[in-house]
Amino acid sequence: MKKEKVRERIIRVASELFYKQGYNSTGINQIIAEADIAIGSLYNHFSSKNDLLQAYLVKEELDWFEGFENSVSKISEPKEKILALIDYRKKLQETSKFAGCQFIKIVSEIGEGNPSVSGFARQHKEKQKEVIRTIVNEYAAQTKQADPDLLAENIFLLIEGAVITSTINRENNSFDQVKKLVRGLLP
Amino acid sequence: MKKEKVRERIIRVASELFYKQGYNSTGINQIIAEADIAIGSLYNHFSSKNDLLQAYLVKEELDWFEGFENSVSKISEPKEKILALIDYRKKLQETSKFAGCQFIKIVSEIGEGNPSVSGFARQHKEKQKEVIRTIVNEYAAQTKQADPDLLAENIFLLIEGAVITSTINRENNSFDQVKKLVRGLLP
DNA sequence: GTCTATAGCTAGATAGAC
DNA sequence: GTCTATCTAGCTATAGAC
Repeated sequence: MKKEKVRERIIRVASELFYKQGYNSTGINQIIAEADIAIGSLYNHFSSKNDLLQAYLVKEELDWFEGFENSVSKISEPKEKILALIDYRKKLQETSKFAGCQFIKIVSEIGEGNPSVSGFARQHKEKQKEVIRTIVNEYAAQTKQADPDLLAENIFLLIEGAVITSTINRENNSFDQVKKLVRGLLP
Repeated sequence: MKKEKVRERIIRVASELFYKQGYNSTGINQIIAEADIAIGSLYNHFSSKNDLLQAYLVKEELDWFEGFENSVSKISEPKEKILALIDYRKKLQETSKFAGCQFIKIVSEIGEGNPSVSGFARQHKEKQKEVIRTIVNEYAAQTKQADPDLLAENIFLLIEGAVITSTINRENNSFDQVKKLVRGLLP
């Protein structure tokens, strides 16, 4: 295992804090304290707090898709892939103690006050939806599904609803109920 | 029309700012400037910024249910009530320029850092779900629905997903797709 | 490239005159 | 009960020694 470089440590620490506490509630001073570096070092690697925020979003997107690929790589059946995606989001909620989706959170906090952030989040969610659409199209090719795009959109919405609901309620029932419905939608 | 009292004006101004900009991004100084009062007056009516936050949440909950009642009061068919609820959330998104759900936003921003806030949001969402459950049970009584609670849960999740997605994408397509699916689920 | 010291500003909150 | 003046603490960011 290579030694973690300073820049990577900063991103890791900042990401954890932005995610758990929120971006505005996380100060530069807290980041440098927990990363155990001086403030001059931080500003040597990042030009501003907003610059760190961009690095956070890039990292979270990479992690998301990496984790997703690991979750479905051994599965060939489209229907099982969808169920594995739901289980993946469920697992992310558990391991983060129901901290929610990073991209929903940052849009909720900053919104259109920072267009590059909201634009990034928009693109990220579009990629997630595209993943679902691809799988549903595989499924539709096998089973003559009536309207695969509508189906993909609604599976996406159900999962998003489950994530936000599980965040608010701090429990994961919603994912199981989504799985029940999705099993019905994908007979 | 009675003259708006100072306390009401503070709550109105603060609510708009908390909703549009976020709670942490809204300063006391901005609130008193836009409400056109002195800071001493604000702290005469509210003991802290957190106290204002509580008043904001109470107000938004009242407004939500008042608006909902207005939207469905003239409708008797359960299925149409569900569709009217979806249209209500859609209209809220349009009139707020896709600012999203106040309760999802505040939980995303503050989370468990303020348990009384997250608890309030949790209860609010439970009330929304109860509304759906009541309507779906009416529907089930007429049509021998297999599992009305599962159906209600999934309609709730679809709507939450549509709200968050319409907020991120700044357009309302999701609600129309939810309506299509719900029409299928309520034959 | 990492450090310390600090500038410059804004936050939430309080005191006391009127 | 509304006002002005002010406190303390925190913020992001920069300067300059090493």
